[in-house]
Amino acid sequence: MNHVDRIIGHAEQHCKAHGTRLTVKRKQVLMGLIQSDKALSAYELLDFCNRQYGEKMPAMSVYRILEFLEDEHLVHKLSLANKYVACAHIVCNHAHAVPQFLICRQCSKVKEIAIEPATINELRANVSEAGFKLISTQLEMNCLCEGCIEQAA
Amino acid sequence: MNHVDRIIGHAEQHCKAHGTRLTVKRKQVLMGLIQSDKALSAYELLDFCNRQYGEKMPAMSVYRILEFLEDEHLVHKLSLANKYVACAHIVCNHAHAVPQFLICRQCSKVKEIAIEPATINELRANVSEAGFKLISTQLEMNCLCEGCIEQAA
DNA sequence: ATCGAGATGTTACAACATATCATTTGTATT
DNA sequence: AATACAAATGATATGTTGTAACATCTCGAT
Repeated sequence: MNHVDRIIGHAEQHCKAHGTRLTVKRKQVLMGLIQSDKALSAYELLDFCNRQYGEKMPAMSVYRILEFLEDEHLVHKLSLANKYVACAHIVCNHAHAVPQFLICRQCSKVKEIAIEPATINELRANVSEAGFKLISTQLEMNCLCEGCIEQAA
Repeated sequence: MNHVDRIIGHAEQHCKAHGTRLTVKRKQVLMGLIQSDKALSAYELLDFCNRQYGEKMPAMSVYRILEFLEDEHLVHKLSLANKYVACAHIVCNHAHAVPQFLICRQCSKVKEIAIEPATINELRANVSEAGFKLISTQLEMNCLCEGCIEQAA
């Protein structure tokens, strides 16, 4: 049983536990994201799936399925890049802190990390001083990944 | 001379100093953003300008002009909200640190702040540990503004 | 006055996203 | 197994956001 299958297995369990179903199409879309191992736009993902599985899924379905997967916390939408990425923690069974996303602007690889709570609190304090209130600590940051840093050097 | 006019005056100086021109149309678009006092989508801004100045500017022009204004650092694009906002520092003549943006998800008001350098450095360190490199500390954060916090309470 | 660069207009279209209604599928009940 | 209902998907249309390409206009320098 390979890595992808293990993740899909977990996703299936997760859905079952939530009274939802990871249907064939949903599985295909999620697998597309996992296999790509980077963030994809909805239409990139659509093309990938259609090539990979020899189907002709309509765009509508991909959007619907992405919405479902987001609701199940199996996929994250990255507004900064306008792309979607598989959650990095599907195989973990424990709860995670609110994640932050490092997005490689070169190749769309994404790393999901947990910023130090102390740092988050400093941020929150800075925001608070400005009279605003942070409603999400799910930060997205424009970065370069290891591979693309080397390439640039 | 009112507030808006003062800002526009500064913007004009700024452009002159950079060998560019703040034309009538560009002025209209910038004034639209300043008057709105919040982030607007390109098409919202287009509508605003067309109503305000009785014109029929094509969408293309707004995008072109926004690009120009961004290049001149008179306008910021907020990817998180897919909207544009006037720079808060047009009237200042001194240089500013890379700004961070607090975006009210309720009303699109935006506050441009400077996060503590120490906090930024912690963030950068966190990113670095993950093997990535921050290429912009221009963070965008989903918030509620003062007005909308009260309203919600 | 004329010329050229830069700005704007026009048209077409690509990319991203949602609304709505029809059809199919999967599951629970009989 | 037949039925019937809910959930999922298909199909179509349309709305929103953004760009490409080429034509025209305008301002400023000569």
